[in-house]
Formats: sequence, structure tokens, C-alpha cells
Amino acid sequence: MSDTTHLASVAALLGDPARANILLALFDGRALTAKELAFAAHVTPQTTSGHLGKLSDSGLLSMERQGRHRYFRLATPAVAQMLESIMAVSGPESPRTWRGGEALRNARTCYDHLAGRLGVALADFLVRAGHVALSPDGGEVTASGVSFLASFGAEPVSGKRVFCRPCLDWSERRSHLAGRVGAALACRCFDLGWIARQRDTRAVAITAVGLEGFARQFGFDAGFRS
Amino acid sequence: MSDTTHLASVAALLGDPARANILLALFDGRALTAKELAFAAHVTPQTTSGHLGKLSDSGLLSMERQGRHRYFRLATPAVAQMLESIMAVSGPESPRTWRGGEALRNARTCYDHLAGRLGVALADFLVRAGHVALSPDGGEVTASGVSFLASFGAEPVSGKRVFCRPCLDWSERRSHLAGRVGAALACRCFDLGWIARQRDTRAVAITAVGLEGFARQFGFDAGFRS
DNA sequence: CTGACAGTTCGCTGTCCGCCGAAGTGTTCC
DNA sequence: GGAACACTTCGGCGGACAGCGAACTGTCAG
Repeated sequence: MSDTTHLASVAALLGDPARANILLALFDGRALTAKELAFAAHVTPQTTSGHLGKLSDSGLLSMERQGRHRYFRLATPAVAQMLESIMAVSGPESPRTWRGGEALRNARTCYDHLAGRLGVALADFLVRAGHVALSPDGGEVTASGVSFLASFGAEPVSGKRVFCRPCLDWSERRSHLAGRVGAALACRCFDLGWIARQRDTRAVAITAVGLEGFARQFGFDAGFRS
Repeated sequence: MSDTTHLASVAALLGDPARANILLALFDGRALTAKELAFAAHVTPQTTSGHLGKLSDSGLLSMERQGRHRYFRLATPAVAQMLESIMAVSGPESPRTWRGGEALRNARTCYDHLAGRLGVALADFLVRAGHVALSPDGGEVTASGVSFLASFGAEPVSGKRVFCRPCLDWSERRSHLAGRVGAALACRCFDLGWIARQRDTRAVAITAVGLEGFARQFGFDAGFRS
């Protein structure tokens, strides 16, 4: 029964609210210091230190020293995918209970790609335009999609294959784009200055340039709601 | 912080060894009675009853009455995928600690598709033959793959798209096939009598017909190791 | 060197929760 | 009817562990 023991021990790590907060704070792929994580977890630094030790020991986090700071990040994309899939099960519930605020629902990062209304709108456009085909389990980029992405300047990195995968959006209950394609799109949008990261939150801001750009290139109004 | 709370509460459910055993016992998609699950979880029926109540309340399990029995199963495929992704993170560790036995490593079901050495060998064949292209995030069936699957009698169900997705095998540390394609392949192998389910384990037995069939159609020896 | 600050280790307390024995409800079969 | 069985509820016990205050190590700035 060795495998169930390990599954349970990893799950138990995620089962503590403080540790869950830490992991979600790192969910967008950035590296944060122990103190920042203590703030995110709503516990004291010494408690956080214990949690970070456990998470690192089990291989969920990787750590990097820099002067007197220690930067923590998710050890691998597999960890992010695990968090995604748990939220896909736990998240939906009643949308009314959402306290993350409208900003988070509008646009946020999900590890390395975009989620929220913006992420879903992007995916919708690509599907409607026939650039991408999505099914519950996965997706494919069509020939027209390949050239569209190239013209937009979002070339998925690393050879092998153009690939994309759907990621269930737990606020919108619909799929947005993940995988290399999702990452490339998000990256390009940041480069163009259409969206910008904000402090202490996974929510991203849509800039004035972005509003105009999304309307022109993707044909939707990214103003969502006030 | 509503979403972290829910993530933590779901993870906490999986974090108990008894509940993890219950979920893994249901991982192959079958429905089991409360008593069978008590046996699988190594705890008494009354303790199991409490666990099943919690798992059902949080929507991880669905229940069905049948006479004086109660049958439980995983509520949705999303739950199975969540388990997969956690095992992908927790499972690898040192292969030496594997106690599931060689049978489980050789061939087992992973919700609705095949895993273990057999699952990996099938995926390998399809990739080498150019029937399927796999990347860490997803996969595609090629034109030749579509006709190959049709000739084998494994037509993925439900219209929309032929689709497949890789699933990280936590014993072999390599990908096998999941998604509709994986399910169709497994289903066809059961139908042909190449493999057979066994009691009280996720391991599947490879029949004599299967040995011959895998060698002829897929070009590998499914004898793996004694 | 000294003070400030990041991060850790230690020891203690309080709480939560898994577990089982005993007793209760509902169903089936004779 | 009554016995057997599946499953649940209740109550108390005991272990595991998150949390913090206090004290320690290490790094930086002047």
C-alpha cells in the first residue's frame, strides 16, 4: 500500500489552509520569499518556516538562496497541474461565495497562462475562429491556428509539437487554454503591454492598450464589468 | 480566501490514509459497497461510514442504493484526474519501495484506461508507429492513427473529436495513453479477452490470447517479467 | 563592531479528528 | 414473526499537529 500512503501524505500537506495559501501564492510560477509567504498564509514567520520545510522536503517546492533571502517556487509544472485539478473539483461550488473579488474573476494567471473571463474569452475566440479545437480532455491547434499564432507573435517555444490543452476555469466553469500555446499567448500579451501583473495577487490588470488590442485582434471587449 | 479554503478542505479529505485507500479502490471506475470499502481502507465499517459520508458530502463520491447495499463510485472523471495528478507528484519516489507487487507494475487500470508496463508499451508502439504524437501536455492522433484504431476496433466513443491525452505513469515514470483513445483501447482489449480484471486489485491479468495478440498487433512481448 | 532584519529551532499548549465499541435503523430471506 | 445482515449514529479516548513566544544563526549596511 505504499502508493496510497504517499498520495495521502502529499494530500495531507495540501490539506492545511496555511500550506494551501502558500502554494496558491506561488501558483503563478513566481518565486517569493519566506516572509512574503508568511503574509500570504496569514501565519507567523516561524510557523511558515515549518511549513516551507515540509513542502520542500516532499519535493513540492524548490528553494534558492539569495543573500539573506530564500526564494521559494513550485518545484515543477506537475505541481501546478495538481493544484489545478484539485481546484477543478473543489472550486466550482457556488460562485456567490467568491471573495477573491471581481478583479480575480476578470483576469488572472494560472501558473503560466491566462484564466478568468479573459482566459475564457481568448479560448472562445480561438475556437470560434477555427484556430483551435477543444474537447474536455485536450485540444489541437489547426493549420489556420498555427499561422494565426505566428502572425500574433505568439510562437509556442521548444520544438517538438505545437500543442495546447484545456484547463478548467474554476471561476467560469469553462475551459481556457493552457499548455505551451496558453503560455505563449499569455507571454505575448505581457510583452505587448496589454496586461500587467499586480502586487500580491494573481489578478492581472488589463491596460488601455490591451482593451484596444483585444478588441481589434480577438474581437471581444475586455472591459468585462466596471 | 474562499478558494484556498475549499482547496484545503478537499485536500484534507484525501490526506487521510483510510480515505485515500477508499478513493484508490474506486479509482478504476467500478462501484463498491461500503463493506468492501471498509476492507480496502483497513478500518471498521462504522469508521468507513463516517468517511464515506464526508466524501459524498463534498461531491467526490456518488452513492446509489440497491436493496440493503450502498454502492459508491467516483462522482466524476475529474475526481479520477485529480487522483492521477496527485500521484504523478507523489508517486515516483524510489521504485524500490513499491509494495503493490509486480502484478500492479505490469498492467493495471487507471480509471478507464491501461497503465503500468502494458500501458506504456502500448503508448510506445503507437508513438513509434506514428499513430500518435505525445508531448508532456497532451497528444494528438494522426491520420494513420485514426485508421489504425478503426482497424483494431477501438473507435473512441462520442463524436466531436478523436482525442487522446498522456497520463504520467507513476510506476514507470513515463506516459501512457488516457483520454477517450486510452479508454477505447482498454475497452477493446477487455472485449477481445486479451486482459481480464481481477478481484480486489487494480492489477489486470494478461491472458494467453492477449500475449499472442499484443505480439501480433502491437509488436511487443507482454510477458514482461515472470 | 553594532544594530537591523531574514529565517530557523525549540518547547509548550490547545484543538481537531480518526478510531472503535455499543447501540439503533432499515432490508432481506425463511 | 424472527434472525441475519448492511449500514449508521453516538460517545469517549488518544494521538497527531498547527500555532505561537522566545531564543538562536546568518547576512547586510554603516
